[in-house]
Amino acid sequence: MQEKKRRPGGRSAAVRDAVFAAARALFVPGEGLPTLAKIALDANVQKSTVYRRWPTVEALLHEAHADQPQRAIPIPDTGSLREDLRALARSSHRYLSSPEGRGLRAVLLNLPDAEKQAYWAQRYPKLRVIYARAIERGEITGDTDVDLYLDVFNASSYFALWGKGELLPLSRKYQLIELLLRSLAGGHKCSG
Amino acid sequence: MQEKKRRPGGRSAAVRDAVFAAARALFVPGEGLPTLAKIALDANVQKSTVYRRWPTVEALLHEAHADQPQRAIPIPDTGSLREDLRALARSSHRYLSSPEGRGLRAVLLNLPDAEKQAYWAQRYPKLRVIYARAIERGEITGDTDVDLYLDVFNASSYFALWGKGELLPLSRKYQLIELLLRSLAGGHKCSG
DNA sequence: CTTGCTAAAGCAACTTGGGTGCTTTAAGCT
DNA sequence: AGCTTAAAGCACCCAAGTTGCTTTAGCAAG
Repeated sequence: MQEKKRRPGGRSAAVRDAVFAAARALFVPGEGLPTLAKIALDANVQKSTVYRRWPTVEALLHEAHADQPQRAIPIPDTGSLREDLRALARSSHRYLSSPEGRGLRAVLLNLPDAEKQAYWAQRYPKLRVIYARAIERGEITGDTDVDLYLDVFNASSYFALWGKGELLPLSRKYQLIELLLRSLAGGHKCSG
Repeated sequence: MQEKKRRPGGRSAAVRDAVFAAARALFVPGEGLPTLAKIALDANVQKSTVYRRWPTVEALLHEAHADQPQRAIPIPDTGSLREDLRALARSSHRYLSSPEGRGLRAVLLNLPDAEKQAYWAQRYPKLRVIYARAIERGEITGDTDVDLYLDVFNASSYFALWGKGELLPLSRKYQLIELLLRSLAGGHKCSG
């Protein structure tokens, strides 16, 4: 039982790049995804070629985006959990407001479950660092359920967009941070 | 400038009911929305009729669902905020697991922004009662930002579904409730 | 570097599902 | 009962994804 031989180089690679470039160029976050036909046309490629290589336009856009050297949302390190979270809120807010950010989140929504989970699986470890540092500094206890706090933060941002159709105001995110900090403080300063 | 005369009775009403029934029957939360053509066929109605009355299949399903005497998620009243929230978590968890619940949330996601906001606008006042009672009982302070806490709760449930493609386990919801309660307690029991 | 195998691209249809112009039916009023 | 016209029916179109078959060229082996 031997592997099928792939042919990733030469023409295939050229097609890949052309399609990614066309997809990125055509994607306008404002409304709706570009059609397969339009992408194929702009890339000077047959639509069947695009169709057979990527299961859906969403998946294609996701890959096209991932292919770019992505300027990730930076993980802040200010020396204080509150300020780290506030900095993160600002940059993620800016990102979600930007065209490409609006793009990514629209694409993320329509991705198959497996790819969604993969996305967060690579994102969460980076975010955990913020709390890990706070634990090192002794700001919060070591047994803090970090992912729960990360969930709350992400969930609120994305739920506003997807569920309510509005961008969560930065001021609201700050309030959310205070809520989280109260909870973290409540864990060991108060009873239990 | 007089109003156009509507004709909601007779045939129109019959069509409406037939289409709603067909839409509900055809909708299987598992995967994808039923097509306009299929709904029209099952309702013994022309697709153009369906098309001209409802802007999208999502909107139709939403209306069809709303048309049903909906067994709303009950608002618990146990005498304690923690138990109220836990009861709410259980019923909402049961609802989101059920076929019709999975249906509603899939439809909700694809609704135009205005309708999303309308949905939550009618839902939030009901949920606020839980916190209002807690305030009356003196469990939490009157200046609590109730909607912030409601947001966190809803956001976490829906974000898990939409953003990560998984149903948030009930145990996780319980942990979330404890987080919220710590935060509420931290607000006035501790410093500030 | 030539040759052979075949993955991957090209091409040209088909299919499905939404959308639209025009016709026909019947709701609601007098 | 008769009239007006909203709303349903019908037939057709068009866009976009999908598929069968042909052609090109990547990549080893000789």
